[in-house]
Amino acid sequence: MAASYTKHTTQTRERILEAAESVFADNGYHEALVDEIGQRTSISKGGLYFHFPSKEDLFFAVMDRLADKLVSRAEKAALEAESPLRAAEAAIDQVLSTLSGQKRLARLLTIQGYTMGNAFESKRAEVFDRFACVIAKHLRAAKEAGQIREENTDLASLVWLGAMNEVVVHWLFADGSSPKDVMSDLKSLLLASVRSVDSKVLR
Amino acid sequence: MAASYTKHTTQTRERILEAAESVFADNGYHEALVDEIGQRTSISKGGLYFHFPSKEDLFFAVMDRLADKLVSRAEKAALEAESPLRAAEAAIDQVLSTLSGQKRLARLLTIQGYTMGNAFESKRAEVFDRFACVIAKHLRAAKEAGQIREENTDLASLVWLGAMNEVVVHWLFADGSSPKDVMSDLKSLLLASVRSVDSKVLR
DNA sequence: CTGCGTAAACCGACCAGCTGGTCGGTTTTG
DNA sequence: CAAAACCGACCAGCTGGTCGGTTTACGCAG
Repeated sequence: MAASYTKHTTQTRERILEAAESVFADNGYHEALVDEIGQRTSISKGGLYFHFPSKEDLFFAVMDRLADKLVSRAEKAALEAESPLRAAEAAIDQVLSTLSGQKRLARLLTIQGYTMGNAFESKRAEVFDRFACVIAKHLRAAKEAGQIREENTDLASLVWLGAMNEVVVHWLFADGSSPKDVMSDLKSLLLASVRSVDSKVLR
Repeated sequence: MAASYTKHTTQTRERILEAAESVFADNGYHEALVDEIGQRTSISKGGLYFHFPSKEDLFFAVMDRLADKLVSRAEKAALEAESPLRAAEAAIDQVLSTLSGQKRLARLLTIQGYTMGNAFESKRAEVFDRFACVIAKHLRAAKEAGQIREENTDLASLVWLGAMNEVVVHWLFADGSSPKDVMSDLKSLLLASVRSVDSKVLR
């Protein structure tokens, strides 16, 4: 039947994506070999190219899949929060704690993502924008709910995202404190950046 | 005389660095051709390799030179400020306005810098750390002067840096508002992130 | 000032290794 | 028995880097 057939194909695609993710994460785009993905999958190069038209497309697919996972995690966590501001907080919380448990994944999203040429630029923007939108959405709600002072919620979400990114990158390079360790400090910084001057209204 | 001789060599190096900067900025590391640097310099490949042992070294030299320029600019601006917090503010101000005037340069520092393989990782960390240190230094002073609340000045400097980076990157991709336009909003966000709750003490 | 020798500076054709991608053929699936 | 899925040897283009040779700059002696 068409279903199981399609399913099989999908499974193979998934297997390839999984392997590709780890290879890309380890080596970055350029230094990643298509052959190695083949090895780890036990699928020949020809087979790989049956499922994905090019190395580049494969990479994009990997990034999309990753972004999907993380964004949905973040949004799910946000749903359970009891206030808009808490929701925004929960979202970054979720992302940071996920990343801090998986260095390779973190590497892929922050650093390795860049290691393509100009072709990647728009992709990077796309992925990061998705996160920014999640944050922005909740900040906007928080603003409407009077929880925060900041008017420019788009900018604020960019700031939050950038801050997170930098903390993660720093952790990856100088493997000092994990994002988890600085999480509470980081959150208070970010909250302070937007909260009402009247600190009683906090949260 | 030995001086003019050395000077000549230095000038050539400088010419190469200049051209290399623009080529790298346009294309990123991988897509940049050594031959093109040769073309723009009217120096043959052999000549290039007389001055720099490898493409990678050349790239590093370019980044160092760039970082030197920007950091010294930032520190100079900071010197003229009338308080530690103002100094930190002046530093990021300087960097942002410099970058917003030179897209290619901004590209090189933020995005293209990554486009090497793993080899670049430590370099990226180095360059960004230099900026972080400048900011951290002044924030620390601001803390001691009682201008800010935040204890973790290292983290705060990371946050500031990350925020700046993200704003610049976002501007590069979706060429909407220039960093200059959002500068004042950005600064108020960053200041708010560290300032004393007692807002009277501001600045 | 001139000529000379040395070494730095520069040239550019050539090489070598790598690695996406292809393609004719084979196996598996439904 | 198609058609999808897969195989893997092979190709081709690219591009850092090399190297023997040439030119230029400079110090110095005559």
